[in-house]
Amino acid sequence: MNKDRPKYRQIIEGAIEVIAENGFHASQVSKIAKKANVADGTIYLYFKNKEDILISVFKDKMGYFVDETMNAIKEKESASDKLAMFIYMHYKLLSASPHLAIVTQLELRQSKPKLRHEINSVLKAYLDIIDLIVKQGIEEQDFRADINPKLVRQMIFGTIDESVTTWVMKSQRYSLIDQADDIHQLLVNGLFNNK
Amino acid sequence: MNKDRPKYRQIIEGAIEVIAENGFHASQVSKIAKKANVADGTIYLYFKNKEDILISVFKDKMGYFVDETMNAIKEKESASDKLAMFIYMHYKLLSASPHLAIVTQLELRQSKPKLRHEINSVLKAYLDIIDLIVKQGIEEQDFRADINPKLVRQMIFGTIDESVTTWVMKSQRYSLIDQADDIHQLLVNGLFNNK
Amino acid sequence: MNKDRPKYRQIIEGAIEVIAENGFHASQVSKIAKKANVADGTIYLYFKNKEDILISVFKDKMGYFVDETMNAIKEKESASDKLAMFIYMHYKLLSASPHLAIVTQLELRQSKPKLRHEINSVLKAYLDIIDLIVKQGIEEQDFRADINPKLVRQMIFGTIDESVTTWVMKSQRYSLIDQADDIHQLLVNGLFNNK
Amino acid sequence: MNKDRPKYRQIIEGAIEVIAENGFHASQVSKIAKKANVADGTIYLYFKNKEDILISVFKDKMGYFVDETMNAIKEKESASDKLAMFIYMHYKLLSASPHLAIVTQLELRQSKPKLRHEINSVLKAYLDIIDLIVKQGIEEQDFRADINPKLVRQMIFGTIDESVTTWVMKSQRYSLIDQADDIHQLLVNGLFNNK
DNA sequence: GATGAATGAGAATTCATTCAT
DNA sequence: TATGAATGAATTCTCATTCAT
Repeated sequence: MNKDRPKYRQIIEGAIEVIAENGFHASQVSKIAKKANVADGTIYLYFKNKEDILISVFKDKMGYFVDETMNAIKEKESASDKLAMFIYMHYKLLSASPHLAIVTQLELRQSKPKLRHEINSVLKAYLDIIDLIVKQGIEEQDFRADINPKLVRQMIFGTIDESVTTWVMKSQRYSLIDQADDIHQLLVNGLFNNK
Repeated sequence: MNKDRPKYRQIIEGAIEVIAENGFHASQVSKIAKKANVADGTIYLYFKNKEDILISVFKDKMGYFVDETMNAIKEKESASDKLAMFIYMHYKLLSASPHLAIVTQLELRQSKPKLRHEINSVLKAYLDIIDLIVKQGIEEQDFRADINPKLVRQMIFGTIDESVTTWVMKSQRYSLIDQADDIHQLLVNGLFNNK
Repeated sequence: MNKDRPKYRQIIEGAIEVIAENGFHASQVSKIAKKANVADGTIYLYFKNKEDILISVFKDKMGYFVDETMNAIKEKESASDKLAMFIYMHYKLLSASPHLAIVTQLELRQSKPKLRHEINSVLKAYLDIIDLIVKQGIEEQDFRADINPKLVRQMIFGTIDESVTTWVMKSQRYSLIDQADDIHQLLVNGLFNNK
Repeated sequence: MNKDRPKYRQIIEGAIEVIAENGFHASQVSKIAKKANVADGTIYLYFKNKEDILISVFKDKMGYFVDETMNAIKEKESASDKLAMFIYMHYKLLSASPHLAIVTQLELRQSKPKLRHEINSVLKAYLDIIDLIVKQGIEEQDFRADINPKLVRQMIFGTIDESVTTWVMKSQRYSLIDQADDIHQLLVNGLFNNK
């Protein structure tokens, strides 16, 4: 139960690696236990069941993502600058953990309702950051007010998420961070050519 | 193997319904067979294995999507108008088949590498339409040329896809089609407020 | 489902043997399947779960016991003669199936409430035969009327059952049938010496 | 190992309660430890293993039963009176401990050979009391001599045991002690009506 | 082509027991 | 003595797939 116990962290990190390499369904609990250097049964002292491992991995990392991102955008003034930083941080954090990127872009897309529901509620805090940025942009009249902010959020997250998925599917063979500026440009200025 | 045989269609349509209702993993072959009014073994006269059913559903429907969409945008002149039509058709076709929408947005997000690969190659023809529109837009200098067209494609598809997923997750309780214009607006003009 | 299918009988008879030899808890389903010459999964086409095998064995054999016993006592006139025949048949039927005797005297004494409840309801039909005999005895004034017939039934069944258990625990090394007369004598005349 | 230590008694009494409520198989060692207010590991300072707890409970209580019963029948002269007292004591002692009754009638009917063997050897001392009474009865020519005393013992114990089991299965909803006289009557005089 | 009874591989989870503190 | 965190062995059942009819 105590999340600071070393075994808890061993299991979380072991699980990320094993799941990234094998996929969630092919990641037997015994395989995760072995990678984490604990006994199979020990897993169940810290996690309710196998799905709970996946969700806990996501919660754990998402908490870190939210903290890091909030810190980073705090130093930016305008909504546009904050959005640029948000994109940069998202790419940076996932680039730093190739295994984790695989887990978030592929393994977490579970279709099991209960699981999906829990994943979404963890994701909520992260999406809230986008909402915050959009809200500021509209209030300061930098961003357009004539469109439902939820749709704006969907465009921002959908775009970033799709770009990361593409990168993972292409075996992370190019730099994601290098795309940050272009993606930001596209989002704020749109497709149209304004010579 | 003849795909026009009635049993082939029975199985495809039965599978969409069963998978949408139960999820792919909980959709036993026997359940699909029962819904399709065929014997379990008959499934294997038309499909290689269970995954092949899922892929065949997607291929079947994607072929229809590509045809319908190509037809629809053919009548539009400019890239922007074609994009608007593309978004409209995407929303329209998925709105018309709630079960299919569940399958494409949730069940097809399978993490099994082989399956994912096949799904992507089916999706390719559909993404090619976006690429075509983007290419035309750039050539006619309507769309900006300073950004990698692949990133533009990712923004367009990522945005549309995320908006459909949100709609499915919200139990399809609002009109997707009504959002088409705003999404198009956002994509071509961006977030910035151009008073 | 069809109880006349040969595989159903193979499993029932295989189960009796395996359970008698190993005890119910040590009788893995795979062991039963092997003895019955069917695949593990086939068991589950005929039985809900492992416990259902045990109950089905008992139901199957009890049905046979009830039929045989009813037939046998039908030919006797008096309650006392019927009781003598009941005891004789009980001993005879169990003597004929040493494995089954082990199962009924030891393995069926399960403490799991749901299981015990089902076992009791199967036993009911058999105990009803005793009740019938007692009722006739009292009506014809052969048996005493001053004592609750339920207690009489408990004495009769308790005595027979204990004698069979003792015989099983002594590895069935002596003849149970040879005791039938003495047990009958004891039950009808009691302990007291009537010189 | 000192059996008078408070923790030993805490565990024995805790075990009776937990086993009666959950059944032996569903009575995890940790559950017994918690009820007894000791640590899981402490159990193993007093008992060899989980089965040893069950046997120790039975030994502990059986010793008490034997002592109490021997004391009680000592004051009776005739074998018949002693038998009546034996029955009365058996019912009285079990009526006083509903939890214990559940354990003796249901949970101790374990089919595991080693366990069953140990349980029987503990029961031996108690059955010896019946043998003693029967022997006296025969010697004093109160009881019939024409029947194997072992069968007599089986009738007596089988009858009493079955009556207690019935009572436990009926959730102990009626008075067992009230049946003592009738059961004694039945055993000594038999079923036959002697007007 | 069509059937559906039979197959058998595969994995999460529990819990009695140990042992370092 | 007493603790309780850690261990790891052990087994039912599901369900995709086959193949004799």
